Amino acid sequence: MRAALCFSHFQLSRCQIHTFAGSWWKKVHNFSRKGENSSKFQSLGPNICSLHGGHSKRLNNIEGKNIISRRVNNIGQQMANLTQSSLNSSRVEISECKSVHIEQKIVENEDITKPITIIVFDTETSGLKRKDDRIIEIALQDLSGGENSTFQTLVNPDKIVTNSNIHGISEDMVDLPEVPRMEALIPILVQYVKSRQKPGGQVLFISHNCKSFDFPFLINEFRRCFYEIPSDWHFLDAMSLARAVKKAEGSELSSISLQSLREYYKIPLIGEAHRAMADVNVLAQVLQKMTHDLKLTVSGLLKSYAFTETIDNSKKKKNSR
DNA sequence: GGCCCTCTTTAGGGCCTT
Repeated sequence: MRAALCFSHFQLSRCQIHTFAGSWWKKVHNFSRKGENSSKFQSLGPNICSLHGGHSKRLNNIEGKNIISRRVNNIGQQMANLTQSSLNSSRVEISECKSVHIEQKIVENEDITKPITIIVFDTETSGLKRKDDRIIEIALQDLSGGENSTFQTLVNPDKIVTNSNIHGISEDMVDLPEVPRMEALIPILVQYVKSRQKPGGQVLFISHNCKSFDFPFLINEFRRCFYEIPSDWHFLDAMSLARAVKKAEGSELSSISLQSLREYYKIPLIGEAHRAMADVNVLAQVLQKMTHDLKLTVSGLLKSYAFTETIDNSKKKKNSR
């Protein structure tokens, strides 16, 4: 009902917001918390990739607290309070947007005592080339659960979809008036995420192969549409955890693909594979298993699986070889 | 494209994402 109200407000019935019952993050990481609302996060810095300025640097030994997400009971009211002006305010004109180089910056001087909202996400695209291809579907799941904890929508890429055989998303499905284009979707997406954030808090996005795939695609879409990624959005690649699980002694994990992880942990597939929300559901459960196997607290997760350098720097390093 | 591994490091191949 509230979701309907939200979309009525935004005239976006084409997007879907659902309730995700329960929070596995709470259950799995209870051992890292002293109290229901006062999880200790020892370090956020070294492991989180952000987009705001400054050089790539590590932050060490900084303590912070995370208040695990509580159900946002008043989301309907929050969304209803969003005004067009607030939507417009999230739009940042970029006078010079000639470069599409991806610059990942490690969080610097970030106040990590701020509460964190952890969102698993996945994108389906029209192909693998980040410069030429576009996002055609995106799905998000806030691991804190509660009402409106998931968001998913198809996206009209305004270009040919050549890989329908992979995800089953055809041009007929996205080339429809009710399917938003990215430039229309971005402010909605930003506001949805904002509705999941705790006051003054930050957001950690996790996806499989985030660093090399979902993140660059997302950045390119934002830049193409003359938006900036909010400075309090941070990213983490779940594939790093998969490598650690595979490398662990006695592990029988055959590969670090999401499918192998799903089979390894005997997680049933709900929906079609290679559809964004289905993959998000799988990754959310895989994350639970991997962090358990690796005995990772949230702070440990963040400490050990950081982005430590920019993609641009990596490119320079590679080219210099 | 980024990451990891190795038959490596003055490099190259395979995996993963769609």
